[in-house]
Amino acid sequence: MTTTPASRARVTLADIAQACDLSRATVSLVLRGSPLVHADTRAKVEAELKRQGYVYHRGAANLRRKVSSAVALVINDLSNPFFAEFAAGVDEALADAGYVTLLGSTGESVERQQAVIASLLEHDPAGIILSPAEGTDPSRLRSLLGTRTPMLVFNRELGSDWDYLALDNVRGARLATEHLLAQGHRRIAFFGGHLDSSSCRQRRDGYRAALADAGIAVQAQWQIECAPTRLEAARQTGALFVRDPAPTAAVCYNDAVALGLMAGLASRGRRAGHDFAVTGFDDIPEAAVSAPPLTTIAVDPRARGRQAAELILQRLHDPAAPAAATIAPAHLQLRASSQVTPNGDTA
Amino acid sequence: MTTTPASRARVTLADIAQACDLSRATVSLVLRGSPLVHADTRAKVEAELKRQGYVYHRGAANLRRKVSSAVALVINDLSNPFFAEFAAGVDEALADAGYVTLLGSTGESVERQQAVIASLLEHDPAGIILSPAEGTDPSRLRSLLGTRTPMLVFNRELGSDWDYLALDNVRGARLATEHLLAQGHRRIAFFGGHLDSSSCRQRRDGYRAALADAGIAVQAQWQIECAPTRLEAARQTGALFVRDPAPTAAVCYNDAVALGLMAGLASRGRRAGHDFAVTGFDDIPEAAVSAPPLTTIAVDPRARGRQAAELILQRLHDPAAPAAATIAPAHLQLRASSQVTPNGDTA
DNA sequence: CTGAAAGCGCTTACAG
DNA sequence: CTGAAAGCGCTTACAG
Repeated sequence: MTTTPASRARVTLADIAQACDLSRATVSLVLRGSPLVHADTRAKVEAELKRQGYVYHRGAANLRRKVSSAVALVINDLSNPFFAEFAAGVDEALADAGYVTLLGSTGESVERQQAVIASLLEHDPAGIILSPAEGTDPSRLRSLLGTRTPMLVFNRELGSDWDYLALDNVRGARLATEHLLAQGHRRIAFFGGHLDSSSCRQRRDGYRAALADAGIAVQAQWQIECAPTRLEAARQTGALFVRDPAPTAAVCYNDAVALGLMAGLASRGRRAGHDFAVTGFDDIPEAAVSAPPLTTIAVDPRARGRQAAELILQRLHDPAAPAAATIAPAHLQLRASSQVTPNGDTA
Repeated sequence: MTTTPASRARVTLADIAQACDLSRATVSLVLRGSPLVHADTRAKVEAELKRQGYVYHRGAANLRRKVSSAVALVINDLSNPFFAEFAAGVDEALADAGYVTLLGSTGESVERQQAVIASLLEHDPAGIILSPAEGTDPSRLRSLLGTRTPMLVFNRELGSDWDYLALDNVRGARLATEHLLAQGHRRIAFFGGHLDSSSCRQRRDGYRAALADAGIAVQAQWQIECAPTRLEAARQTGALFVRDPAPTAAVCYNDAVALGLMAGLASRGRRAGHDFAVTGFDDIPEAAVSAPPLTTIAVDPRARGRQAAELILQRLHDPAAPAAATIAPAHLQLRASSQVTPNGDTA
C-alpha cells in the first residue's frame, strides 16, 4: 500500500520518545523548556524533534491544560478599510502575545453574526472581540455567549456588562463642527448615518454641542439621515437644498458618506471645497486622495486594533474586574474639502 | 467559596449524560444527529443541552477523529483593500463550508511570515491559503510546511508543487496597453513594481507583447521600477521625464502606484487624464473616486477569495491530485485617467 | 437502541 | 533527572 505524501501520519511525542528511548513526559518537558531535564537528554530530544519534523499540537496541549490560545475577532465589514486596518492591528498584537486570531465576518447581518459567533465558540476562544453588526440585540448575544467567554465590544455600544472600546465620537464631531464654524459657516448640516446607531447619535451630539456653544439653533432640515454608504449619501445630496437658505457646509457621519456627498455635489454642479465645505470621520486612505482631499477626523484604526487586543488580554488576566469602557482619542485632519468660507473664498 | 461567572466550569458531555442518566456515547450520538437514538431519548438530551447551555468542544472532537476544521489564511498586507476583500471572500466561503479561518498577517516581512506560519501550524490547520510576502523563499517555506499540510498560493508564483491561484496579469496588462495604443499613444511607459516579483514580470510581459504587436520597440527609459506603494511612485515620477521625447502615457503596476504617479504628476504641473494618460491594476475602491477616476484592470478580489477557499477545500478532498495552477480573469475598467490622446485631446 | 472501554496528543502530579 | 498513570472532552468500534 502506497502512502501519498499528504497523508503521512502525524509525528507525535510518542514517536520522539520511542526513538530516544525516553518517556513522553520527558519529551514534553523538553518541549516546554523545563530546567529539570539533563542537557544531554535535551540535546538528543531536540535533534530527534528536528529530524522527524515534529510539530507541536497546541490543541491537544490546551485540552489537557484547560486553556485556550485563540481569540475570536468578529468584524461586521472587512471590506471597509477602517475595519480591515483594525483587524490588522488586532492580529498583530494577538500574535505578539502568542495567540492566534479566529476570524469571522458578518457582512452587517445580525443573523449571520449569531451563526458566526456560535461557530467560533465551538473552537473555544479565550475571548471575543466584536465589532457588532448594525441592529445587534444584546440579549440574544448574551444568551449565545453565556458568561464563560469574555467579550470586548468595539465601536458600537451594546450596553450589558461587556468591555467596550469606543471612538471619541462626541469630541471628533465637535472638532469638525468647530472647524467649520471657524471658517465662518453658520448653516451647517449633519449628514448621513442612522440615529439608531450609537456612534451616529454621539457624533450628532458633538455637532449639536458645538453649534449650541456658538449660539446657533439647529434647524430640522439640517439633519439628513441615510445609510452610511457612499451610494446612499450621493442619492440624498438633494435633501440638503430643498429649502432656502440652504446649508453652506456639512459635517458627515463618516468618510464614506462624505465622499458620496462630494460626488452628489459634483453631479449637481457644486464642488466640495469650492462652494460647499465638507468634513468626514475615520480618515480612511481614500480621504487623502479624493478630489478635493477630505478634511476628516482621524482615529488610527490600526492602533485601535492593537488596543482592543490588549484590552481583551487584560480581561483574560483578570476575569473578575468590573467591565470597563475605554474612549480612544480622535483628532482633526485638515484638508482642502473644508477650506472654504460660506462665500466661496478659499481659506 | 464564590465562583465568579467568568470562571464557571465548562459543561461537558459527561454533565449532560449524568443529568439524563445516559452514557456519554449516547449523548454524543444525539449531538451528531445519529438516527440510532430513540426519539424520546433525543428529546430529553436536547432539552438538557439547552438547559445547561452546553457548547460543543470541536477541538476535542477533532483530536479524537484526527480531522481539522480550520484553514489558515496568511495575508501579506491586510491594510491593502485588495487583500482585505480577498480575505473577506475566503472567510465567507470557508464559513459556509463549516471551517473556521485562522488569520495571520505578515506585513510583507518574510521573517514574520515564517514565524506566523510556524505558529499557525501548531493549531493544526487542514490547509493554508498564502498570499506570500515579497521575497519569499520557497524552499524555506517547504521545510517549514513539510508535506502534511496542503497550501494554496495566491497571487505570487512560488514554484514548488503547491496549488496556485493567479490573476491573469499578462492579459490584464495587455488590455491596458492596447487601450492606450487605441487612444493614439506610442510612447508608453511601464511604471512601478519590482521585477523580482512574478506578478510584475507577468504584467510587464503583457505590456511588451501589446507593444510588440503594434510594432513598437520598447525603450529602456520607459521601464521605471519602484516599490509598489503610493509614496514611492510619487517620488519616482520624475524618472519618466528625464529624456526627450518623454512617454505620453503609463501602464502602472497597480492602482497604488498609479495613484502615486497621479499625485507626482500633479506636483509637477501635469494632470493625469488631461496631458498624460495613466492606467492601474486591481480596481481598488479608491480607483473610482480618485481625481480623475482611474482606468484600471478589475480582478474582483472577493470572488478570488471565495475561489481560493474552494480550491483548498477541493485539495483537502483529493490530496493526491497533481498541483494545479488556476488563472482568474481580469477585465478593463474604463475611467477618465486614460481618456486622453498624446496631444491632450479628450477622447 | 444504549453502554463500557479504548484512544486522539498532550500535561500534570506523584514516585523514585 | 526520568517514568507510570491518570485525565482533558470528545468519538469509535464492539457488545448486548
